[in-house]
Amino acid sequence: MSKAEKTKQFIIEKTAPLFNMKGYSGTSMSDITTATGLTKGSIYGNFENKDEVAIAAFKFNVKKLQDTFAREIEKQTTFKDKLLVYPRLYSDYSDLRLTQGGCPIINTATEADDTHPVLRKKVKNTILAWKNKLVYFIEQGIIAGEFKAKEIDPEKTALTIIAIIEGAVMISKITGNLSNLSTIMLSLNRIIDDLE
Amino acid sequence: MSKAEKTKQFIIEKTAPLFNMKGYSGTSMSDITTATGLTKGSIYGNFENKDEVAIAAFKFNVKKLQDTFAREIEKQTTFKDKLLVYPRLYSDYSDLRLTQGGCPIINTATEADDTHPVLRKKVKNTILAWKNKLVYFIEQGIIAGEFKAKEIDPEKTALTIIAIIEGAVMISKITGNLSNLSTIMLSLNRIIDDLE
DNA sequence: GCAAATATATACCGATTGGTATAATTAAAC
DNA sequence: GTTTAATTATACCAATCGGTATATATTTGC
Repeated sequence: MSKAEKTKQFIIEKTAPLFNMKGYSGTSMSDITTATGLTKGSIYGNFENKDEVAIAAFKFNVKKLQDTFAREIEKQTTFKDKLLVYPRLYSDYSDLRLTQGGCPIINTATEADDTHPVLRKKVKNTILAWKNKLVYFIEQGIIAGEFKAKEIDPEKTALTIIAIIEGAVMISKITGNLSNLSTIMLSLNRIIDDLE
Repeated sequence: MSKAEKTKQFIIEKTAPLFNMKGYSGTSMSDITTATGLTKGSIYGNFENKDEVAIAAFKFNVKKLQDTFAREIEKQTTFKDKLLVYPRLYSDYSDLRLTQGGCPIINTATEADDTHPVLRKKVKNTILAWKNKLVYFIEQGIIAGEFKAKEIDPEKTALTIIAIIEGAVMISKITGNLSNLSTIMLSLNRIIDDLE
């Protein structure tokens, strides 16, 4: 890894929590230089503009989250257990601890939907990929005979799981009450249980 | 209503969609003067600062939403039907049409949680009041004998309803696919049905 | 270890930020 | 209808915004 590559990575790591907390338009170039201890020359030497830093920061935050879940999902042998990883990890508030400022998906989605087409598309694709992954787990679970409930709609179930998680993260973040997250995750558990 | 009161109301109405779309830090004073056609002198003659306009705009957006639901809920005689108003109205995307820019609760929550203590508290209280209302409906539904499922946890159910709604609004907004909202509302319908 | 290439720092740019003092205008009280 | 009070417009403020040109360090390839 060249010096520039290292610096680039360093900038991303330092600004990722910043963008997640203050948002795109709430984070200024001077915020970035302060957080990194670098100067504008260095930032603009490694990134085209603020946009590129924000996009890289968003990707970084999402990857961090995804890796954590992917690692835990890999360990599970049944598709039901793979699905149950979500309520289990979120019950421990791992999401809120992992990426400072809460869930990057919901944060970026609500800010970018009407203002930032590029970020908007990134978030959209992230959510759709997540949904497809869940749909796959549910479909495979049906094929494997784990899920026998009649009239299971994988698409609907996948969307509902994401909605509950994102809504729960938002509620617990704004109320400052982490137990709200665990409470709502009990409902998610129930939804997954009901697939049997 | 004095002239000033009228102007104040006019400013709120014109800027409410603005703040809901672009956010607090994304909306500038010049955005406000452009949207209203007024000058800074007029804005600052009626509001202390940008903060006050933002707070008034948030209140306006929330009230608009609440009034719509309250009016429909009033019409219902059973508590189950009162709860079912939410998935029904949201299935028609009324939320997205009502307040330009999506749900003011989730928008303001995600932006303000780490940056704006005053707005943060307003959103928090809005959500808690909403939750209390739902808890009341569920508890009264149990008393009235409408809800007989064992081990109903009104608090948990109320939080879950809110989480699903907010998550669903976010997903359908960012994917640009309104049918996602209706799809997830089917799950919410099921959750309410299961209380019986 | 030296030269060329790369990366970082400095100093600056015009534009825009939120906000204010004051002047011009308009509404309200009588 | 006149006077007074309230409201809106104008012109300006320092500070900050994102971004750039250029000079200075620092790597990197040889």
